[in-house]
Amino acid sequence: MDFEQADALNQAIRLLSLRHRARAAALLAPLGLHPGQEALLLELARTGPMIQAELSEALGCEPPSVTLMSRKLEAAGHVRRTPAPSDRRASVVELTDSGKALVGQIKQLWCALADETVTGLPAQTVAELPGILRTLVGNVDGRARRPHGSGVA
Amino acid sequence: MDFEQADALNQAIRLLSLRHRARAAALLAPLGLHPGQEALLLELARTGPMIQAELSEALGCEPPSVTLMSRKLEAAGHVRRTPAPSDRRASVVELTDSGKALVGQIKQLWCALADETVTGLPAQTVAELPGILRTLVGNVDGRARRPHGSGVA
DNA sequence: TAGCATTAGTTATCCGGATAACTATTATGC
DNA sequence: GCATAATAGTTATCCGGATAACTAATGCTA
Repeated sequence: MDFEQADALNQAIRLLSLRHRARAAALLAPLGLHPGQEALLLELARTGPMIQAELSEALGCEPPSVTLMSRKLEAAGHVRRTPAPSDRRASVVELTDSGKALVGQIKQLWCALADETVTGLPAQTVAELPGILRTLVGNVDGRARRPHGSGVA
Repeated sequence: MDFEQADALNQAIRLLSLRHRARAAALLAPLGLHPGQEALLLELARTGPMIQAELSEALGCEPPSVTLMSRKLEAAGHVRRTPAPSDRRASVVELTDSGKALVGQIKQLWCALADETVTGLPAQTVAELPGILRTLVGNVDGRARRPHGSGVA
């Protein structure tokens, strides 16, 4: 791929990151949430109580990030953290009633955000988009972890 | 759009942001750069010397971010900042020789990053992708700025 | 010319997320 | 049983990027 194309792609991804996050922040602010926190709440709503290591895996971010996220959500009253009975190292995170109530609102504006994000795209493209994006994620994620370093790094 | 689809999309965008940035960071680290800085250097290489307000516009980030980015790149010797002759408020940013040399390397690994990012996608999808992503950016960016607030915010 | 709005830039402070270094617990192998 | 490895979590510190509040210079308008 020549540089023009590569730059168009990389720059578009960078801008999408900034803008989509900024838009999510604007939508979540009225709920008292910062972007990132909604992902934790949604994951708990989807899967039920989880320990932080599982959350870290599910959210795709590192354990220290999960520690901070869950602690802030606990301080806000949306989440409860209790020691795991079977493993004294682990702590189970689960939604409180307040958190469950919030999830409903998050789901609404999550739909609104997705709708406005894909405005103007043909339905087929919209349908394919999540799969395409996940392919991209898998591509850059895989290379970052597998040690078959392609020479450049 | 129902929640499942919306979440698939939003989550994919969030993960792509994290992973693509992390991969970029890994590739840029050997050059002593942090992600974000390459965008400034590439923009200067493309357009020539610019004042920070122009850089802010071109990079799509806020003036305080540009101040920090350009100052760190100046400290690293890749960029020179001089007062604008015609406007004593403005400061012109331009590449040093060191910066110009770096741009060549950045372009190379920028191509490598784009190549690995789209691995496995059909050529047509790859060709359409930048345009699709720019549409997404325009959608979320526009709503954030235009005051015709669609009720949710 | 005087006054005010606009613009360029900086500083201080906030946020999420990352890594590195550490503690505490659990699992494994001898 | 005991030493060692692996795992769960926390703390401290770094980064980019954002907003708010501010200074300084410019432009506009009366």
